Amino acid sequence: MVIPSKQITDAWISLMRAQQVALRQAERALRHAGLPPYGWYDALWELEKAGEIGLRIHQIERQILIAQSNVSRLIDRLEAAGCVERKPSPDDGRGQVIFITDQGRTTRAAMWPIYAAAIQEAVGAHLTDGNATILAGLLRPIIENRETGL
Amino acid sequence: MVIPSKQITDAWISLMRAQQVALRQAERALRHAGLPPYGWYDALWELEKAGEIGLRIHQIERQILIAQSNVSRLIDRLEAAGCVERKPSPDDGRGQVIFITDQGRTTRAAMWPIYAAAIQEAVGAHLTDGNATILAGLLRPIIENRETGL
DNA sequence: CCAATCTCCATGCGATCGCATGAATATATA
DNA sequence: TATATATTCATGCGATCGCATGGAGATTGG
Repeated sequence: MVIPSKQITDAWISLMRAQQVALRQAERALRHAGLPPYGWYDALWELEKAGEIGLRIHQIERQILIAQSNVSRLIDRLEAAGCVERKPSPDDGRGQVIFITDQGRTTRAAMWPIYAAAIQEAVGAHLTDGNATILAGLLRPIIENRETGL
Repeated sequence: MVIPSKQITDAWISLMRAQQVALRQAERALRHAGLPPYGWYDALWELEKAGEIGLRIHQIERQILIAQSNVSRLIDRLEAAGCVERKPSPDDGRGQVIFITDQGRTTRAAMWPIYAAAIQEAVGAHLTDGNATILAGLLRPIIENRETGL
């Protein structure tokens, strides 16, 4: 059995803690501004980038890396708020395509200043751009492990 | 208003994604082995390090960085499982001191092999020890921001 | 010593999570 | 073609989360 080194264990703990601290700061900032949570931004941004092509549920799942059932319900909430539209997929009778609406674009745009400030405060204030690039580079293989992992 | 640079935003996203991917892998491994979740390990380990001195609820909160109400309920669960004991604090009538029990030590020890393997697979497999140290170093100020933050 | 304030902790509440499952359609295989 | 398998997505369920609140004991300042 392979035991992780002290360095790896420290990195693990740092990763767990840092994300929680940073995410909570951002969620709190959004909430205090009367805006929807982080997850909405994440999904809306992917949908906005996808444009008129839209995205399938499972594509969103792979993009933002949350469980399928949670994508389904996140889209429920976004739809109820008028931020997205579900349309049946022309190619696949099981599926559907999700499109962002004007309301969705407006909501995302309204979130951005608060969200951006929170990112800056939680992460940006502590990293040079160079170090941010290094950090992202070190984390990339951990993220991509999902593909191969299971 | 300060807008985060592209590099900072990328680092933010990487941090969010990497932690989620890694944590979910670990949670899944523990669950599949019929073991308690990550949070239990975290708390039990702090309590084991604290030894016979025990820890106050708010100390646990600061160590493992979860909200106070969640510490309270985590301790409820650990107590129900016989893993910890609550004793009234001799110094502070409001408070209590939490101690790990033999059962708690046994549980933590049973979790470690699975947890360790998950850390190794999720993080260790992708980082040299040197890079792990760099990663932890880059994340540290983000974690410590909690203190000063709010 | 009393009142105002603060700290410590538990709990109600609504929201979200992951898992397991199931229904419907698509795809592969015999 | 007929059947087995796989994919797509929604939903029930129990567990956990963050927030807001409140009670009880400490602490501080007059």
